[in-house]
Order: sequence, then C-alpha cells, then structure tokens
Amino acid sequence: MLSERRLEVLRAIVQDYVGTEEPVGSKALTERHRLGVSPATVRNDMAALEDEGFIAQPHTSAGRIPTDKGYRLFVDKLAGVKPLSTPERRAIQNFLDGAVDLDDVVGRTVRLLAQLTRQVAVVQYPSLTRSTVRHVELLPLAAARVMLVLITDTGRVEQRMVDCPSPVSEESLADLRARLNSRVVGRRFADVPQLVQDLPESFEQEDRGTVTTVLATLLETLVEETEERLMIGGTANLTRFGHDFPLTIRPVLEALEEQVVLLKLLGEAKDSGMTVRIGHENAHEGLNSTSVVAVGYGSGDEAVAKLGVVGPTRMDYPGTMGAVRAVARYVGQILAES
Amino acid sequence: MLSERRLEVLRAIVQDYVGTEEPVGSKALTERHRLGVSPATVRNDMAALEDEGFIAQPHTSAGRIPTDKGYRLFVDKLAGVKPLSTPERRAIQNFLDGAVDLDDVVGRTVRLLAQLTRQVAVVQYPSLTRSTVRHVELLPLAAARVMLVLITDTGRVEQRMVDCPSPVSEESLADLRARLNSRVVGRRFADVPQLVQDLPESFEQEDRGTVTTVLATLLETLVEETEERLMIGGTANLTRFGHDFPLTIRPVLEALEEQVVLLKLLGEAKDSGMTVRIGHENAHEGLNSTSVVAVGYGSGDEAVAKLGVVGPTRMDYPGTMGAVRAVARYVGQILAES
DNA sequence: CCTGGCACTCAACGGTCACGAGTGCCAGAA
DNA sequence: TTCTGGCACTCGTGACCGTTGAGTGCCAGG
Repeated sequence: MLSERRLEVLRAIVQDYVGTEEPVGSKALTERHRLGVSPATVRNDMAALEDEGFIAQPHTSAGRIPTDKGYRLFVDKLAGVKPLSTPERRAIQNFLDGAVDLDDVVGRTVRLLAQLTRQVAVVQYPSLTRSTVRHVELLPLAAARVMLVLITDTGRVEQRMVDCPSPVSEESLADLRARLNSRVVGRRFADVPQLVQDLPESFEQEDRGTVTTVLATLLETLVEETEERLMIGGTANLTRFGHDFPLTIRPVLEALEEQVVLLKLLGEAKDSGMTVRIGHENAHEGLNSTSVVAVGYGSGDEAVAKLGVVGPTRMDYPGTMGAVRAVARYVGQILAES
Repeated sequence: MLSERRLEVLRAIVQDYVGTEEPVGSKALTERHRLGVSPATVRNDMAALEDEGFIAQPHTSAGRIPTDKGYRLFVDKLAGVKPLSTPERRAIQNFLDGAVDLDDVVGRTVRLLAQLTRQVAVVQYPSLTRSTVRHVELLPLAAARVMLVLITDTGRVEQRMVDCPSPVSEESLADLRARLNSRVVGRRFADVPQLVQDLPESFEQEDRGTVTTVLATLLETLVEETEERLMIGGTANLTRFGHDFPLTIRPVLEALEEQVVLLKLLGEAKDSGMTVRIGHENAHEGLNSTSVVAVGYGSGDEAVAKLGVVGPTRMDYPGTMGAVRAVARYVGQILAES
C-alpha cells in the first residue's frame, strides 16, 4: 500500500502537470509544494509510484507525468469536486434562463459548458423513451396524407409524414386523435406500444387500415429516435490540446463527428452520479488520450439524458466535474419549469 | 493583358500546387505540363504573373504559389465545374433517399458533402421567411397554456409555449385555429404578419387577449427564426489543412462555431448560381486563409436556403464546385417530394 | 527512513556546413 | 521580338556536433 506521503506526491504531480503541461521533476515539486522532505526522498517516492504504474517518464532524464492509472487514483481518492463560484453560478442561470425552446436550451447548454470548462461539450437531447407523452397530434394535409406530431413533457417535438392506404375523413381523424391521446398522454414513451396495441380493433372496418398505418409510424418513430440526438460544441478548444496536434486532434474530431460513438460514450456513463472515463478506459480508440466526464440530467429525480465534456486526460478534474455537475442541475431545473 | 500561355502557366501552377501542396518551380512545371517551352521562358512568365499579383514566392529561391487573386482568375476564367461521375451521383441519391424527416435530410446532406469534398460542410435549414405555411396548430396544455406549432412546406417544425392572460375554452381555441389556418395556409411566412393583423377584432371581447397573445408569439417566432439554424460537419477534415496547424485551424474552428458568422457568410452568397469566396474576400478574419463555395437550394425555382463548404484556399475548385452543385440539386428534389 | 552528494543520461539548443531547388539576368539563336 | 541555354546567386533544409542543464538512480552516512 502507498504511504500517505506518496499519495501526496502523486497529487502534487497531477496538479503541477495539469498546470504546466510539462513533466515535473523532484526538485520543482519540493519547491512548489511544502512536502517537508528533500528532493532525494521525493525521488524515491516517485520511483515507487512508477513501479506501481501511477506515473511514467516520457524518456530517461525527464520528469514524470501521471498515467491513466495515476489520474484514476487522483480522481477516486485524492480530489474532490470543486464547487463553482457564486458569479459562475449566476452566469449559468442568466445564460440558461433566456432559452425559448428545447433546441435553444440544448444549444445554450452546450455553449455554456464549453466555455466554462474550456473543453469540448456534449449534450444529449432528452430521450424519448424516458420522457412522457404530452400530446399526439394528427394533421390532415391531403385526403390520404397525415402528419403525425409527437410532443414530450421535456418539450421535444418529432414529426412524421404518414401516407394512409385510403382517404380519411376529418371526423375519423379527430376520433383517432382523441382516443389516442386519452390512452397515452402522461404515460412514458416506453409504454406506448402496449397501450395502443388493441386500438385498431375498436375502429370501423373502413378506417382500420389508416389507424394501423398511423400507429405503425408512431411506433417506428419511437424506435428510430431511441438512437438519440445530441449537440456538441467547443471543438475549437481542442487546439489547446498539445503541441503535437495533427495526430492527437484528428481522431478526436473524427470520433466527435460520429454521433453513434458519442452516444455510446454517454450511454456507458452511470445513470446517476458522475462518471469519469480516463484515457484508455474509453472503448473508442480515437479517444484513448482523452477523458470524458459525464452526468445524467433530468427534470425530476430521474435522468432523461446525459451531458458531459471531452478533454485531454491532462485536465483539471475537480473544476471540470464541478462545472458539469452544476450545469446539469440548472438544465434540469429549466426543463422542469417548461 | 496576359498572353494565352501565361494563363496556361497560371493554370498549371494552381493545379500542381493544389495537388502537391508545395511551391512549384519552373522546371517541375515544364516537366509535368507540356507547355512546349523551356523552363527559362516559364520563369519569365512567372515573373510577369508575380508582377501582376497572381502568384507569389514564400521566400526567395522557392517556387511560386498562387495568391488569392490568382485563384480568383483561375476560378473565373480558367476552370470549369467538374461534373460528378455517375457512381458518385448514384451514391448521393441513395444516401439522401433514406431520410425520414427534415433533420435527417440536413444531417445526411452535411455528412455527404463533407465526405464528397473532404472538407467542412455547412448546410442551412430551409428558411422560414421564404417557406410557405403548411399548418398552424394550437394545443391546449393547461387552462391558460397553449402550445403553438408551426409547420412549413419544407417540413420544418417550430414550437412555442404560450401563456395566455386568461383561461381559454377548447371551442375558442378551435375557432382561432380554424380562422388562423384559413388565412395563412399556403402563404409565405413573410406575408403572415399582414394577413393576421386584423384577426383579434373578429373575436369576442373575452378571447381577444388570448388571440393577441398567441399572434404575438407567432410573429415573434418568425422574427427569431429569421436568424436561421444550420448544421456543420466534416471538421475532422480541417486536419488535412497544412502542417502549421494550431495557427491555421484554430480561428477556423472558432469561426465555424459562431453560427452568426456562418450565416452571414452564406447570406453573402448570391441567391442563384454558385458563389466562391476566396481567402481575404471573406469578411471574417478567421477565414482569411479559407475559401467558401456556396449555393442556394430549394424545392422549386427559388432558393429556400443555402449550403456550401469551407476549405483551404488551396482546394480543388472544379471538383468542389461540382459536388456542391450536385448535392444542392438532389436536396432540392428531396424537399420537393416530401 | 531521510538526506546530501555524485556520476550519468539525454532532450533541447545553437552553430556550422554542404546540398540543391529555384531564381534573375544576359547574350545569342530563331 | 521572343525563346533558349548558361551562369552566378539565394536561401531553406537537413545532417552533424558539441554544450548545457534538468532530472535521475544509487549510495554512504546521519
């Protein structure tokens, strides 16, 4: 087991390295942190930490840098979550309060998070399957053409065109709309399939085709949209990564463009509490030199979606975690109000 | 005026430089392009082209590279638009055909364009002001709370929450919905303000407040959404820019994140025909070393929005222009069908 | 178990030098 | 006139090399 002081040394190394972006040596450490021991002692501790795999040397005769394992220990045991300052909190609230619709909320959140953490921000749209139905609308566009509009309690709206097998009267449509809504409003999307299962049977023969088609489209929409949407921002912050750009930044940008990858990334995060994935802990190869800090957010107790940031493993974990958590809370509040 | 051969030399320089990304010298030129003259002659021509400002030397004893002015001449006089190959056309169609809604169309388009040109793609959502109204829906959510949903002929949907000054009955709402739709369906959004101007007067005193509020929100939505939305993709392609990364890529990423900047950029493009802005022709400073190729697209003759790509001034103009034009056409078709 | 001392390693920096691609200019040929 | 070959010159690039200094590992003694 590592002694108290060695942990202290690790903490100091992480902090210095995050600050300076340069390998940190024993002498510099004793000067900047009152460890109460000489550089030689620190060197011994460092050797031990290196043996255990918490730190590494880029090359002989250079200082040490933390490994993924080192950051992991730092995050788990050595660092807390740094709360935001009052002005910061106020700024968040002001910035988020002006949003007019869901797109706007998500857009503002992503910009805010990117600015606050100076990293790449990712915000997932509230999931359909975890939301409840606020309203289902059916609009006749032509004789046999209907637009289906789904509205969630989180303000999300989805629409689909439905081509019916036969012309539908306004009355039948109104009837379907009414019955459909009476069954599903207030229910979770995940439960919708069950709830509408026997609906066609209660209609006249002539309208049954239409009802079936509409319901099919509705269910299809639910399935398609389970692959969620998301928004990213702050990619310009990637340029602060390191000096060895092209190789580092390229795969990250590529990964960020693949929504599938990002969604999987967020999906892997725990539903409650904050999740931090460091370097190689990320399954996707392009993100092996980045860390992901993610957390769920929602209007109530339950998370309806996730948000987070992607940055270099060498990031300010306490600060980033603080910002992510705070933003998630405020977004939850905003959603609850609307 | 420049002689025929000198123009030919300029064309050769642009082509070679675009291909190799390295300053091109007189000897290499004569070897790769059958100009029928010796390197010495080409040198004289180059000196002339340099005097006129079409090409420049990064430093003495290096080859020449085209200036913005040189590219401009190339695009205007020396290069055509390269049509896509049949497989490419087919790929576009296949890729775009599977789209389920407007978001999907735009998303697919942006990915397609990025992939085709290997550059950053920007696609603007169909403008509200230039679209026509397909339907206006009013959904009662609570006694004094209504959701306003706007649907355009291009499939775009906008929704807003409206808090009414007093409770509204279902009947009044249905009445308003009917009258509103009878006035505006099929009309252009730009004309809506006029069309609904006198609507409140025709309602009972008790509902007038609600009507006014709803209309106010409607008009507000139109104004807000005049600042259009857009989607970008292919930013990973920025890493192919040059070897002097950080300085080049940074401002571009920043500019791309500012939707305002991009919208202005696209807004400056001509409504019909293709617009190419080269290097310093772009007002925004961060884009001084990039070129923008943009074109309008729409379901009919008229453009409802624009799309384009952003890439290094050193880009394959004929190919890029060909891809942009082709994609715009297909997107137009898709929109017309839906 | 900590400390000071010491020899060793190695990336980074800067200077020198040869190479070669590319230029401008000029005198002579077409 | 216009093109061509020849020639001297420029200057960025890359190889080579010695110096410097931060940092290490190890060891003997407190």
